[in-house]
Amino acid sequence: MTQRCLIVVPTLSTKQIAKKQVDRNLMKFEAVTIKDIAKELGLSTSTVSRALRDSYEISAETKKLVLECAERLQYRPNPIALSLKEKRSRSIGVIVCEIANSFFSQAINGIESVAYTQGYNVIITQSHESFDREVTDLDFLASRSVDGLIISVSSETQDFEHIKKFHNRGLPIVLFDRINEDIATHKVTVNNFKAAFEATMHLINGGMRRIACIVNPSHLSITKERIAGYKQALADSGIDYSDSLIKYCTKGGINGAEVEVAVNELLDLNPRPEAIFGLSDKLTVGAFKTLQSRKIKVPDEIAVIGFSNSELTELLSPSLTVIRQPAFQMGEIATQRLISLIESKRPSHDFIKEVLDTELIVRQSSVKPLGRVKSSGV
Amino acid sequence: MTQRCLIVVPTLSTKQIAKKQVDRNLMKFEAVTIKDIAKELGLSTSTVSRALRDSYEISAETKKLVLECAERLQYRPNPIALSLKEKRSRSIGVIVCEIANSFFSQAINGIESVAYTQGYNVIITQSHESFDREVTDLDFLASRSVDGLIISVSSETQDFEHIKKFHNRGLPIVLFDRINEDIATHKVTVNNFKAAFEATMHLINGGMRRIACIVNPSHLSITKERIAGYKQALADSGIDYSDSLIKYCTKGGINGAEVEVAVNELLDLNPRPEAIFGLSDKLTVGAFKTLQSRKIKVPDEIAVIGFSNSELTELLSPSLTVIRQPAFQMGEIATQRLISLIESKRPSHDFIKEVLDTELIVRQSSVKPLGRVKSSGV
DNA sequence: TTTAGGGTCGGGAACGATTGCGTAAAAAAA
DNA sequence: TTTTTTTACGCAATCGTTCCCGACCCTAAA
Repeated sequence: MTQRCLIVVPTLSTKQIAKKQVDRNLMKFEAVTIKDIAKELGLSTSTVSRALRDSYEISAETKKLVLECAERLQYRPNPIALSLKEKRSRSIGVIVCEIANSFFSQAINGIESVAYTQGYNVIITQSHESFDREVTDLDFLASRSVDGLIISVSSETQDFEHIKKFHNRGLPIVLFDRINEDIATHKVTVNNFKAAFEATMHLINGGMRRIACIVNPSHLSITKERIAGYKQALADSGIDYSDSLIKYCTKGGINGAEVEVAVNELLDLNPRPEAIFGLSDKLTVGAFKTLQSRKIKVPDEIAVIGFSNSELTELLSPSLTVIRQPAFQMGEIATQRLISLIESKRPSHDFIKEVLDTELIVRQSSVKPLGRVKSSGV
Repeated sequence: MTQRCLIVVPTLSTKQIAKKQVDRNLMKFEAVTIKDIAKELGLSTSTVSRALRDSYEISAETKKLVLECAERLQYRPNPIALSLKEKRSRSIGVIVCEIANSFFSQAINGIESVAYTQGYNVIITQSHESFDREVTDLDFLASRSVDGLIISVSSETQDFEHIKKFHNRGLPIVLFDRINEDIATHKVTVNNFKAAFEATMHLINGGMRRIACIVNPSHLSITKERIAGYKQALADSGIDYSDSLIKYCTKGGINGAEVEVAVNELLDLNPRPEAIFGLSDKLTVGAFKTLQSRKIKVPDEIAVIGFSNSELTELLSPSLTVIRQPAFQMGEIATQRLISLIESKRPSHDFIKEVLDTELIVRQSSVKPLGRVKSSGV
């Protein structure tokens, strides 16, 4: 339809027409360029370009002509040519461990919403909790010339050199959730210490003392902070800490088997723990699932509490007490920071570490029927 | 580190050095180009390019030299320049209504896994069940010159002209889940008729006759097919169909309020329906949630069954009987088809509509404790 | 009448990579 | 030794767009 206009234009040589025709037959998506407008109107590409950008050196009539023609031909500027010229792609890369995880899908929602309004593409990759895959993803995204990166590292990631490498080269990067203090850039996280502290206190106030944790690898920032909050709550309540109550899942519970093993080990303990605290979404749900399949009564035999952003936790039986993170908001903030980093003329040196508050939602799974409930949580 | 090599090269003019220096200070990510290698080695860019592509017209020594230099300078080809030249971006766009929906996040997982291995980027956008947003997304993606598109339309989409427009222009498109028969291209879907038929039969076999449905807008392909399956099951069982038992949710249950209203209307019916059939993920979960909050006993007072890909449905109380779609596989197939479309030399005219089977997972919510259970489902 | 200057526009280089074509030097054949 | 062939490389155009640098015409001041 729009292309047909081009064919009737006398200034198009037969050769050119033939070329467009062939492309048409091959059904390849051939976009209208600034050249087509120029030929249609007998102008130069520079004039057309300037007219479209509303430059002062183009007369009003010419502008009108060009604009009208662009509209008629359905001209769309080619972002790839722009990218090549401006050395930016207006796209940002995201690396998370998994999309099919409520926390991350909500965070991505936040990322996407901000990126969209600012005219940026979002390219999402998943590390699947694998360090190697994370490195590959990073190379991939950097080589696809994204303008910046939002990263939550995999559970296997101990070494951050692969990220530092690009960061040192000047690629804007924002870290969220699982962060690293050594990299000087914006970070977005929650108050993991406080969240874990409050959750643990909630259990302790409910009369429990043997509180087990199922956690991600110890080298992750979130693990350290959450464990610290847990320990602080124990210490404040005069409860001894025991290593035997902490079970690590190296793959972050991405496969259920790992969590199952951890839960079973905890159940074999003598005396059994009175509660299980899941230190991340997958771990909480995984632990709950294992307890259900083993017909362990929650919270009677063992209470459950944990981090989770799934919307279904309140419908579980018993309904699950969770720590909910402002995932969407985290994604929004991370993206705003990243874009400001990308668009700033000169490198900034004061970086913000945004620490958001979590929400403890107390439901059935953490309240023993006979327990003395002194507090309802927050 | 790598850039420093450039500075010591004598063939670089002072002006060029100054330029790189400034960029360095501005901390802008300046990539190594083929030119840098050429200057470093005193070769032409064409020779370097050919050496890197292992052309036969380049001597073995030169190749070795270039390869070594490229490695040392950490040269990465600029995909944007490639895209401009080859008129392809090696990226595919995805439009779904929502990422934070198990079905779609799993489908995206499938899409991403195939795209990744084939060297394609995935750019994800969400329509949030809005037709306008879908049109905007489409324009956005097309203007970002994606090589192809994978689309599941929004619940508001009745008119497919916006998609046809790009399809007719030759942009490869694959439809999945919510499809349209008028567009001649590959499609990936499930046997919705059979899925709904089986689910309905399962309820009927359990002794229920007044089976209500909560559904997406009637113009969607999946709605039509599922309703047809439902009606067929009723007809085969000699049960009269009643319009009053079908409740439409125009926004596909993206906000819970809509579903709540629908469920409440069903509960006000006299006599009350014996079962509620949720015809999509959000609707099933939303209906269940509403029933829970209203303290309606499931399945005793009312049974629940529905489409859902959430992994938590088995942990609900009662555990939820669901129809599970092979979402990951659907994403994989759609992407394979799309890439073959993109990479085919000439336009194909025989398109495949892939229809996959669903899985009915019978659990507690659909089985009345006193009902005569004749069949366990499939 | 000449010239300075503003208003409009075109030419051409650039962004990074590929590629057809031309060509020097080296090797092979005469 | 001369001619032909092969080897190995450079030049320049190309993709779509922007932008610097002229260049033209017309008007107004000198």
